[in-house]
Amino acid sequence: MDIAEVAKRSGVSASTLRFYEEKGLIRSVGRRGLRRVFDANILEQLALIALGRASGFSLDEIAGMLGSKGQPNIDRELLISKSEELDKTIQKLTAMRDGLRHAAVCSAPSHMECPTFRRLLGLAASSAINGEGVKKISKKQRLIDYKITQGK
Amino acid sequence: MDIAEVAKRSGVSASTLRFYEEKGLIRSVGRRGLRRVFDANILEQLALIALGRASGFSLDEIAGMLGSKGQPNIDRELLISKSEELDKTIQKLTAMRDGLRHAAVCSAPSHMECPTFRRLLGLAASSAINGEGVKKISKKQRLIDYKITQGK
DNA sequence: GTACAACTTCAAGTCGACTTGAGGTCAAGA
DNA sequence: TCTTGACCTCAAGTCGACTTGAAGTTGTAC
Repeated sequence: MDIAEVAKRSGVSASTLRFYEEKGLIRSVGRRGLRRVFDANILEQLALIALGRASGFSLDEIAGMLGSKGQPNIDRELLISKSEELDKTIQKLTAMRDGLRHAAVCSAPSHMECPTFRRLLGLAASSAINGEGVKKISKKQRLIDYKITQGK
Repeated sequence: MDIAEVAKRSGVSASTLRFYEEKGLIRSVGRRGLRRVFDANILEQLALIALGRASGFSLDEIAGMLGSKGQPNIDRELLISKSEELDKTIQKLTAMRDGLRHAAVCSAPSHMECPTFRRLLGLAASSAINGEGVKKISKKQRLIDYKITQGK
């Protein structure tokens, strides 16, 4: 397969494929002239990378998990710890979702007078203290989220 | 309060406070000489901003929600739609978490032979097709998540 | 054989939310 | 009065994951 074919079948752009190769995440099996040639299993590898990304791994982390031949080489402890991280994220987002949901239907004249909203505020404030900012989930991510939760 | 006091009490750094002011997210009530002076309610406003960030809003979006006087001016429909977005994110992350968890204990000789893992892979792949990448949740975010879920 | 679309490399640009650095000002304590 | 440390402004840098652009090469259809 040439790069365009892989791009079409995987949904990953050609420039991204070159970028991934440069980073060592994937490999082309050879060249035809200048042009890269990829093996069919590249699609599976790319799916694995997508999975990692969607689960919150960085490309560097993913690179560390991929064995030399593109077979996953993931230790189970790492999987457990990552799933625990995800779980904490989920719990936090759930609290936020419920807070927003409540605020939306709350009868208090202004959000500031709603105890639930203020509690949520306190939660957010206490996380800000201890010196760390927060990174948002992008619109792009939200779009993906939508597609994933729709299943296929 | 001067900027150092606000920084200490809110956990937001001085440079970030200046940055927020420049962006129109907050206001100082005046100056003493060159130095900014903040009103006490700045802390509440900052908590609100932290809440927004933690819920996945961008600074620009938050700026749009803050009325002129720093009172939230949030329409309920927007809250609903944001809580729905969060909900979709939660559902996706939940699927990922369960997949990782399963992979960790799965008895298949390699993850690639585990049907559950492959199903997850298909999910991730199908989201990648349709042309979009994924933005990770940073380590910073995960740290925050941890703090928030610990409650205070 | 020639055109040209599709590939190639490499450097630089983008985005959001900040942080850092250089160089300058000034309020408060000794 | 002098010092000094906390503040100020403005420009530039950082991070991760890509994308874009310029300039060059080439497989393939005609």
